[in-house]
Amino acid sequence: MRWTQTLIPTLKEAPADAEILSHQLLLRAGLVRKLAGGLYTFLPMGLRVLRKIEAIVRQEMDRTGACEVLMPALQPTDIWKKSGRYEQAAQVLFKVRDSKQREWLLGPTHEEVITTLAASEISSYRQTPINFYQIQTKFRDEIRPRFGLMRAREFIMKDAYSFDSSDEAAQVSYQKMYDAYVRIFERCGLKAFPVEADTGVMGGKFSHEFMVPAQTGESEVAYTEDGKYAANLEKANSGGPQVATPSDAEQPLEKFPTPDVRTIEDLAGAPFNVPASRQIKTLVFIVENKPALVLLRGDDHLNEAKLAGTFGTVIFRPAQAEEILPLLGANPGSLGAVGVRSGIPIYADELLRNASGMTTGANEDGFHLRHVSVNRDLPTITWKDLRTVREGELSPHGQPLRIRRAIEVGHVFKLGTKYSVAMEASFLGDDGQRRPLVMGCYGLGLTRTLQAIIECRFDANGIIWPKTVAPYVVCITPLGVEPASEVMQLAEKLYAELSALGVEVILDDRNDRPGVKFKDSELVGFPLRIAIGEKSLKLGQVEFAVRDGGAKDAVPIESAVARVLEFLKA
RNA sequence: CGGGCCGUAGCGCAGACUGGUAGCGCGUCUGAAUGGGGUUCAGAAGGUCGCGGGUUCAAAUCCCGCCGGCCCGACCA
Repeated sequence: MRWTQTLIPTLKEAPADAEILSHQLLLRAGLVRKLAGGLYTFLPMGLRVLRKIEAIVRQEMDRTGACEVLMPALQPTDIWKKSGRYEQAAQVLFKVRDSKQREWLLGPTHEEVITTLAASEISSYRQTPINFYQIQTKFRDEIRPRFGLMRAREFIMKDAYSFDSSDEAAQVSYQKMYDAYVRIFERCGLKAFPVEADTGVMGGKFSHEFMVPAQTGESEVAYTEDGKYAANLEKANSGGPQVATPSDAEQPLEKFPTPDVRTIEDLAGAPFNVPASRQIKTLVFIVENKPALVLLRGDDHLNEAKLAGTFGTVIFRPAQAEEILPLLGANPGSLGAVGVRSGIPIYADELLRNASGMTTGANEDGFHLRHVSVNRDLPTITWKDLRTVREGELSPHGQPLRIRRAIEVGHVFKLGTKYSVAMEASFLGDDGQRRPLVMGCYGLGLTRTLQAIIECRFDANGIIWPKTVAPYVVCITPLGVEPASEVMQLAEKLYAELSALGVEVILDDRNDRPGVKFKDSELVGFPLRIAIGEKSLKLGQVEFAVRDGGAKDAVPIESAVARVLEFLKA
């Protein structure tokens, strides 16, 4: 490719709305342009990188024996109603109407479609195991698209769906995908690591996310230095907090005035001085239109993912003050579970089990209760792990937990039979019995992976692409472009020879200053630049500049091609 | 969904408080010089000041509404 024949609109300055570095570099290097919030056009360089990543993903998927299909992005709503996700996932669904006012949706994922296919086409255990994958555009009505391709309304994803005849067989399919993901991210130059994850709206038995460590990541991961434990913060549990919950001296329950106390902190401060760890935090939720109380220790943070698991639905929200007053008789700030009328389910975090000597709201504005004993004073409680772990706590295997931010680039789920039961996808086993297919699903964000690579590989001058995904591997930079000049003729000759050898090479034939061309080639991030100028030419040499590490080397003209091939192999 | 900030040339911004000829840098175009790190000089093009309404002799500027963008929040009772 000749630079003047393609479009590489580099920018000196980053657009103001690009927050994180990878987003700025995407725009500055001329890889993409924004059409609207969360919607991007891929320009030639960006598209080439995307295609490279796609090719790696395809190769690794094919290697596992998965077969490629392509499903419609536009989907009928009835299959989503059948699976229950028309309501469950309503927040992220893009719905459209046709001219007859019939409703459709733009698929955020394809479990419903593939399971419908399996229901009609897979009827015998002899057809399993089978794994379908596709590379497709997905649509999600994100409440807040941001960070460029990281959280977009429209994005490209590889999704795969395995169908097996038993749990054990499904486990094998799951492991194959897990292994393929490790290889894919490694080939993309990413240090991705798997962590235990919450299954969320997808449902299913368990899952792993593949995370790339990055300050700007939207996920938080709890892990131990010994590498034996890693989990999404939404999923992570620990051996308990550093401060134990009191369960000693039982004293009579006592109401005391607490005017102007509205928060845990207020009560922890003078004159009350009740440590947060001795308070019970009382939260009120509306779960599918019915109230529920959630109790946590005062110093703990609720984990919403765990709460969703407890409720068995994602359709819940914190109650409003106007809803709480008639329910409990007090406003937020003085709430508690002591004496709450039966009929309101109460969920409490495990840490409060057997707690006594606690303080909580009295359900009367301006009053709290002290010496609360959970066993003595509270009604029936459902105990669950509901708290978010904190840095420094011990992991389940006894090592200190650390927390870091990361970008989620892939997610593999063992789904079980959730969808096959709902969509009636069953098969006949070798014993003649009809059973639901056992499923797994495996997502990998291609566009997000692209940006994650940038987020992990850049320097002050721009992007540093690994050879495996670079838009072009070699950039030939003649420092003069007069067609008749020796410089340009050598550039053309090298360009032709390398192209003929199948090397992906771009010729910077712009009539620009050397500085401009050098800066641009580094900003876009080509792994190898070959500069040809009159000075080096006189010495019979060209200059090799390796983007990653910045090594420069004078190479004799006659061995240039061989050295490029060497570079490609290294 | 709630709160805050913002919308002026392709990009980054000033002008607004105190209404009166719409500016700067980068980029683009023309010409010249230069030619191994975003070079220099001369000239030029490019703006319904997000949209609609209002106040006013006069609105980028003040007021109202809408649209769009960004940030924070949407457990912290």
